[in-house]
Amino acid sequence: MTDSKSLLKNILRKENLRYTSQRQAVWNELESSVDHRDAEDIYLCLRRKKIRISRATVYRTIDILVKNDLVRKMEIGDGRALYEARIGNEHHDHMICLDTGTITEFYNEDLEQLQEKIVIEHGYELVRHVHQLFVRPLKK
Amino acid sequence: MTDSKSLLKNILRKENLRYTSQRQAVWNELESSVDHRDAEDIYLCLRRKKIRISRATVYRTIDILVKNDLVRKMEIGDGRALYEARIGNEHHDHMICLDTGTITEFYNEDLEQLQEKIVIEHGYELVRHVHQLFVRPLKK
DNA sequence: TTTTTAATGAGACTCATTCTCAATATAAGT
DNA sequence: ACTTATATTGAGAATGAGTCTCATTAAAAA
Repeated sequence: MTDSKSLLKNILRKENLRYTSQRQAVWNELESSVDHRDAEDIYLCLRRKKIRISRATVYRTIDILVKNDLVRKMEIGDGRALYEARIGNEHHDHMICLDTGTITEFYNEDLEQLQEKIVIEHGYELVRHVHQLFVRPLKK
Repeated sequence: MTDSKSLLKNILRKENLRYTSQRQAVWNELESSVDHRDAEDIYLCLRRKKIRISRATVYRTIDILVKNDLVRKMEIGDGRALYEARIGNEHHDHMICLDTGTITEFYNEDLEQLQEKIVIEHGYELVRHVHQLFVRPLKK
């Protein structure tokens, strides 16, 4: 059994959920893609590949994947949510170019630590964060 | 003429837009509130005050205010957008308590500078950023 | 196998926001 | 002030992402 299959099976078992071809298909789609994809896009790609699945199932499956840290959800403010697999994919934040729409991932250890420090100073612990930098190319 | 009125009038003039009682009412509502409000809430408050206005105008006016930096828009991921006046209100980011929903504002100069540094290293300039820390109270 | 129960799909529904367009109000010109 | 040109408004229809319902189908336990 491939890693991709057993990973999903283990998670579904842990959650007392059944392993189905639709759930596997959604996970395959996300796992095999480097891009940030939205739910509609995943739905359409699967249908194009002749996989029998509904929008509802795509959304339901993504929820399971997000809750179990296989997938990261990001909202960039245009109404849609984008998703990316977390496999072989360290934590990072996003830089969104306002001119081209290009999404660049970045990670900065100082930044991570600073955030932890700030919340503790306020009497909290950090659960998760949203950090997006909207940018434009530097003019020469 | 009050500051609030002339400030709005100047912005509308600059944008070649007309000064209307509805636009003034939306700005009053946001400007006189310390909270983070959503559009529906602003609409309902104005109607309760017997001000004749529609949802469409509330949304249209907020857009103008946001574009002209009188108001800041934030989306906390539940579908709605929240707004706050920027007047007498330094730049800050938000910490959202997952237990209580409390929104705490914070500002950290190191954080701001670090962001600038990061985008420049990637060949960009920073236009704006979204930074939200989702937290829980520290257990004693 | 049979049985139990979870998962699925089609499409109705929700909810924030945007759009349409006829009626109205602003402000520039007289 | 009065007209005129045109921007703004309101009511409600439209949109679009995401959720829900419920009859049908499919896992997997027995």
